[in-house]
Amino acid sequence: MNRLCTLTAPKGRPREFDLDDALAGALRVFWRNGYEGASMAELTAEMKITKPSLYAAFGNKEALFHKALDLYEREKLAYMTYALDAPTARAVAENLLRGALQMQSSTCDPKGCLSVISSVACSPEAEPIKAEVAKRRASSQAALIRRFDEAKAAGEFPEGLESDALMRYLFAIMQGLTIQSGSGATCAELNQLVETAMSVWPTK
Amino acid sequence: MNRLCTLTAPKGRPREFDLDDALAGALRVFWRNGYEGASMAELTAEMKITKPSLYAAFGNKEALFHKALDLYEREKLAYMTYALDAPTARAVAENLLRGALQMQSSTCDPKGCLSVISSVACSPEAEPIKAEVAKRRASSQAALIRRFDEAKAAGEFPEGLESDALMRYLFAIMQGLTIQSGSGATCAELNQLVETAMSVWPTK
DNA sequence: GCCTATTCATACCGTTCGGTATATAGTGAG
DNA sequence: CTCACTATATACCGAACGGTATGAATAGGC
Repeated sequence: MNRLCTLTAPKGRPREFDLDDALAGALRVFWRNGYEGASMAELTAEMKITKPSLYAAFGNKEALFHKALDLYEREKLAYMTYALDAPTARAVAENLLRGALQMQSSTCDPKGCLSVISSVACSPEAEPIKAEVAKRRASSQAALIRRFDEAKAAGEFPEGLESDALMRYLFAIMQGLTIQSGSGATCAELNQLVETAMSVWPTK
Repeated sequence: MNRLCTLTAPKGRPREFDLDDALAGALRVFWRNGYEGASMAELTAEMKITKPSLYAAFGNKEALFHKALDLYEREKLAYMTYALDAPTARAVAENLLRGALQMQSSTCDPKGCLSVISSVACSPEAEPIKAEVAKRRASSQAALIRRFDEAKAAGEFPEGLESDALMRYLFAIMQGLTIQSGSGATCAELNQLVETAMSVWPTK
């Protein structure tokens, strides 16, 4: 039933575009305009394919967004995973802040955070998008809490400071960073924000 | 030329709805859905007027948004002005954070920040909206920088900390707070965020 | 060559978008 | 009452929305 060798050419006319290239184009559009702000016309233009090709290859707009979000997390949010490997909570925070800063400093990618852009403003019919983004964010937050729990157990935290509180605080700064980046802040200003956040980072 | 007494009834058929009530309804819709996510159908439904009445009274969708934004800043962001009267930079920051927290704790208003919601995600044709929000935010930020300059001159700041850096940092936390509020954080969690931010607030 | 399967390009679907023409209803001025 | 003026309600506008039917084009299997 299942095809064992997927390298053999499938039966019909071969697809004339590259799936990954097209998905990268879709990601750019969603990133620039958010889920609802991205129109099929702009998507197909940037993906350099026609609408029927898009629907055949990706399903529909929502399914395309999910795949673009997968790509985004895999390629652009990878630093979030690596950041957790740092030896101290402070180093984890610095990795996260500098990772976010570096991403917002890219000259070829859109500004702001795809997740925030696509979930912060949505009309009623885009609630599923908001829910999906919230679900993924929750798993990132849970991972950071677990890492901070380790740090707390290692005696890194001042008294009274809880892991979830610190996670929430750090996420807020990162979210603010992406907001400010999206509304025209310069790299120098964002760097200033990171430096300030690190300069006040709690020590025991 | 100009009518000196505006209290006399104007000539034609009197308007059957209250301008302020209608505008308050529009604000609710823009606040829930953002500028682009708010449709004329939802606006007229919430404002309890018909489309021609809306256009006669407010101009068009963009002009209506501007008036709603005025109302929002006047009624919901008033705490930002009062906050600057506090005696120290730390008290200013606490006023701002607690003001934002209190606003997000309202059970009758939508969650999140209208300005962020309406400017963070917009398709190309909504760029003027983004620019207008950016302009207003810049004036708020300038006011906070001036206030922090006073505090710095009064010797409240640790060495090397600049007013604009601290402003940017504080705004980031407030923006993160509204993002988290809009994506389902509880009042307790937001309060935890404020407490954490205040607990790390820089002292000399 | 022929059949089947898949992609491609065009043209189109019904719905919703922001915005308006038109005709009627309600007011003050004369 | 009539006129001038404004607000109302209905019905409509062209454009853009997300999504698809259709037929030609291109491949493998026989």
